[in-house]
Amino acid sequence: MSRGGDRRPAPDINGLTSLKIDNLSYQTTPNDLRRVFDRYGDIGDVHIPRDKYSRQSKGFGFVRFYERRDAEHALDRTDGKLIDGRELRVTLAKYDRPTDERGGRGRDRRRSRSPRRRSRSPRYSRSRSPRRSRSRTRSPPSRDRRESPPAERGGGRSRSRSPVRGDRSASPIDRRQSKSRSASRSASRSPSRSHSNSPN
DNA sequence: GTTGAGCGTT
Repeated sequence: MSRGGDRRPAPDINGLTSLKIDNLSYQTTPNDLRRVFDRYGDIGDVHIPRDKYSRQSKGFGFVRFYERRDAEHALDRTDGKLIDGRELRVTLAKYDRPTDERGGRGRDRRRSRSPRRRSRSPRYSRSRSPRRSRSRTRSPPSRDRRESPPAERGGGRSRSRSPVRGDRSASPIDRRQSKSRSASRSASRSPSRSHSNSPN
């Protein structure tokens, strides 16, 4: 068993298997992932994209395995692992790194994926015909709204709305104070505010 | 202080 050739052949990116780890906690670090994935096989590199300004993890990472069989094994083994209270979602990476890899023969980028077949898109379209081409005969959005009477509670059900008489005692006072305050304020507050109340 | 479907840098 000569193990002399343990020197792995250059990390063939084409041969490496990229696993996408989703459902990661914002506090999880690539180190943790590597630790968990390292026991299933040899990991080429672990990377977790995060904001350049906020430095906040996006919640998903990428783990590259040297062998696909290991990756699958890890995928099946790590998929569903509870970490940090979150279930890890391991899946095969679909695309490779956007940059790097000038090797032409890496992956058919021409048909990377079928734009038509998008099972990732939710069944419900975010925008469903904003225009309501249904009730065309009737479209009273806000017409004849000279005086929208939203506050018509007095003449609805309880017509006899007699307020307490004793409460009226504070009426005159309040009114007076209001006036006094108004005048005082008007003079010392904002002189420019000549917006007197408009008589009904 | 922190959302939760998803595809990424040296």
